[in-house]
Amino acid sequence: MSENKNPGGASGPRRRRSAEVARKEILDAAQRLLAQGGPEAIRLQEIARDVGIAHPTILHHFGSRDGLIQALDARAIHALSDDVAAMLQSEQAEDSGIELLERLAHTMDAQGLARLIAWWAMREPDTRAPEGIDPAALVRNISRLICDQLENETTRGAEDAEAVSFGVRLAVVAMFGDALIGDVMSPVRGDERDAERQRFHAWLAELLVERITDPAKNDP
Amino acid sequence: MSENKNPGGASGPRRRRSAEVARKEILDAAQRLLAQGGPEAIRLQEIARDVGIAHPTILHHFGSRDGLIQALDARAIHALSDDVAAMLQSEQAEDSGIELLERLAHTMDAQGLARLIAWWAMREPDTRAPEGIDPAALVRNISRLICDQLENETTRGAEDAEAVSFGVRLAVVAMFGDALIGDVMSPVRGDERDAERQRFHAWLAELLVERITDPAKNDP
DNA sequence: TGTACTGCTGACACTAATGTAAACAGTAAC
DNA sequence: GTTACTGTTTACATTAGTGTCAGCAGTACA
Repeated sequence: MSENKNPGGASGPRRRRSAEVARKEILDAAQRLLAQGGPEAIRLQEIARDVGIAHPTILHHFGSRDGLIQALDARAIHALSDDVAAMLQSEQAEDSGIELLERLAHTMDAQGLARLIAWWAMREPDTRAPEGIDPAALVRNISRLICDQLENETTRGAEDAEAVSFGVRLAVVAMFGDALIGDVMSPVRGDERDAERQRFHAWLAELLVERITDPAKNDP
Repeated sequence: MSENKNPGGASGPRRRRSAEVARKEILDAAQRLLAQGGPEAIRLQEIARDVGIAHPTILHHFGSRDGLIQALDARAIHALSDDVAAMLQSEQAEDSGIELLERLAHTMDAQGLARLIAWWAMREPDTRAPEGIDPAALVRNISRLICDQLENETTRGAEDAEAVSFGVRLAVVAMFGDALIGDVMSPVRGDERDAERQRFHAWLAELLVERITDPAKNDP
């Protein structure tokens, strides 16, 4: 990234991408900048410099800064949804709770997806869904998918449905929060931190599997 | 709030506050705006309009926009720290886990503290601690305080220290995430949502108390 | 009542970021 | 090659947001 030698617009030999590739490169750069420097780092000029193009090119592809942000949101939501869908398909045994949680954590961590979602949640009140997508409904559907999946696996009664829903909600909310402020919450510094985080995830996965697969615990 | 009749600066009878009160009113407005409209809503002009003053007054009290933000961070960290400290002092029985979690959730929710912390976490890489405070160390100390407290209460061995630490981390991280994206994750709409959230917190509290106060479960 | 202190304001300078328009330049089709 | 299409750029307009400065105006204290 950023091995271009023409800062502030590319004035050398002009590289021409397909619209699809251009959009992807721009979105990647924007997401990277958001992950690195926070919301205020998403500026057309900086994104353009990172990609190696002039900033009006971004406006050409996305119409406006707001259009870029909506596209960013839409892509993040689709990525999350696809990831969870793939997760559900490759799911069979009950002890795969650790893998499920680990993959969820990775999705949140990778590419700064958690930060993108957090930023989206912050702007929530006055932001509308991008092009016919209702993110809230989508996330709810994902939750419901997982709930159904778990219900089929363990053939439990309807009175435990909320407990299962709570388990899913805890997993998502905790991995989301951990991706954002996990580093600060960890008492460990340096190299050992990754290992500790993984132990934390394993601990939580065990906790969840134990609680969800043992219905007796849900109504003491 | 905002019942002033002089938009764009106060051109009527000039109200004079003490420096302390002025700072508080400005910080309150800034935090409220952050909670409502996200990071990009924190603009000097808008904050000034909300308080009913002219925007240079903010610069007079905080030096710069960055100074205002640092003061905002510092206040949030102190609020969180004070809250947890008070929580620890009023702590005696082990079944108070629900109250503890509920208060933690309230602290995160109220005044949009979770959003402020999330915003801070996003800017983390290039932001320094405000006036001699290391937020990371402070949060770590809070965690350690809670761990010590719990250890004294239940007189457990050192091998369970990490499990306790994980429990605390899960509580904080989950309540933080829940404050940010809990509404989206909840399948319930409308009035029933608050009740469902409270049930979720109770469910999690029970889960944590059970796991932490029963050392046998930590090493299966 | 006058004097000092300081919170506060209006007007302005400056910078930076978004957005616009017209023209340039790859690329493929004919 | 010539043409059409469209990704891309340079130059400019516009706006908005931060910061500066000199002076105004509460308030307390003598």
